[in-house]
Amino acid sequence: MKEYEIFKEISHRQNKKITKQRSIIVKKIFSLHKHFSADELFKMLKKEYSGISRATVYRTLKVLVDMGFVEEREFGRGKKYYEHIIGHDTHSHFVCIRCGKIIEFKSEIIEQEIYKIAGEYGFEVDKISTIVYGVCKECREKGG
Amino acid sequence: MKEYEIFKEISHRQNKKITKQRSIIVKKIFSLHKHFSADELFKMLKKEYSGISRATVYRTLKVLVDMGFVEEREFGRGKKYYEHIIGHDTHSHFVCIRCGKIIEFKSEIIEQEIYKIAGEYGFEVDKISTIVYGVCKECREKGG
DNA sequence: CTGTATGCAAATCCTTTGCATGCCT
DNA sequence: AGGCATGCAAAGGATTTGCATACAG
Repeated sequence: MKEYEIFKEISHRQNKKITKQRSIIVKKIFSLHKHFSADELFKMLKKEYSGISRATVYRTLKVLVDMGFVEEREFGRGKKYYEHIIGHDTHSHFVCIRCGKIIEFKSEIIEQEIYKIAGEYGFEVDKISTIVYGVCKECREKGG
Repeated sequence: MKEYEIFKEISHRQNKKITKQRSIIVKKIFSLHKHFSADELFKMLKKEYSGISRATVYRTLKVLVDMGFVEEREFGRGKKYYEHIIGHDTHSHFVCIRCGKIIEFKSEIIEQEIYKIAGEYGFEVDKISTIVYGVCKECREKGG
C-alpha cells in the first residue's frame, strides 16, 4: 500500500509516532472514496475495531490535514467533512439541497481563472473550494 | 431607505410581523458591508440597543436567509457568516489563512463555466460558493 | 527513557428549542 | 383576538482540551 508508506515516511520526518490507532485510522481513510465526517469515521472504526476514542479520531484528522493527506470541507451543514487527497485531483462539488448527494466535478477553466485573478490581487493560492448548491437531476425528476 | 421598504413589503406578503427587534436587526444588517457571524451581530446590537436576545438574532437571520435578503456562508472556521445580498452581486472570496482577511472578487467566467457544467449534469444551480484559501499580499510581504 | 499519543470526561463553542409571555395586525 | 415573535434558560451537536496514563522510537 503505497499511500501508507508515504504516510510513514512523512510521520518520521515530522517526529510523529505511528501508533496502532493512528495506523488503523489512516488505512481506513485511504480505503474510503467519498466524504465523511469525523463522527462517521469514528462510528465506522468502532464497529470494526472498537478501541479508538472519538478524541483520537478528531486529533488524528487534524494531524492528517496538517500533513496534507486529508482535506477539510464544509458543505453548509454545520460540520466538517473530510476526504483523502492522494490520488485525487483538485475538484469542485455540487451539493444537492434536497437529498444531500455530493457530485464531484473538475474544471481546468475555473482553476486557471482563479489563479489568474489571485495573481492580480497578489494572493497566494493554497486551496480552492468551489461548492455549488442546488438540486440534482434525480431530485428534479422526482418533482418539486 | 429602499432596502428596508422591500423588507417590509416581503414581510407582509409572507405574513411575517415586523417587530421592534426585527426592524433593528434588519436595519443593522443593511448598514453592514462586510461578513459577520450571528454572534458578532448580536454583540454589535447589544452595545447599541441592549434589548435583543441572542435567540432572536439567530432566528431572524434564519428568516432573512429564507426571505432571500441574506446569504449564509462557511469559511472553514466552524461557524456561519452572513452578508446581505441586496445591491451585492454574486461574488467569490479569497480568505487569508494568516490574518483572516476576506477579499471579494467576481468572475463571469467562473459563473458561466459552472452553469455550463451543471447543465451537463442536469443539476439546477441555486447558489455558488467559491472560496479560495491562501495568503494575502500584505501577509506575504510581512514575510513567511 | 522522553516525548508523543491516547482515553476519558469535562468543557467550549455555536446554534437550536421548549415554553410561557408579549405584541403586531 | 389570534398568531407569530421574543426571552430565557436549557438542550443539542460538533469539536476541543486537561490530565493522568500508555507506548513508540
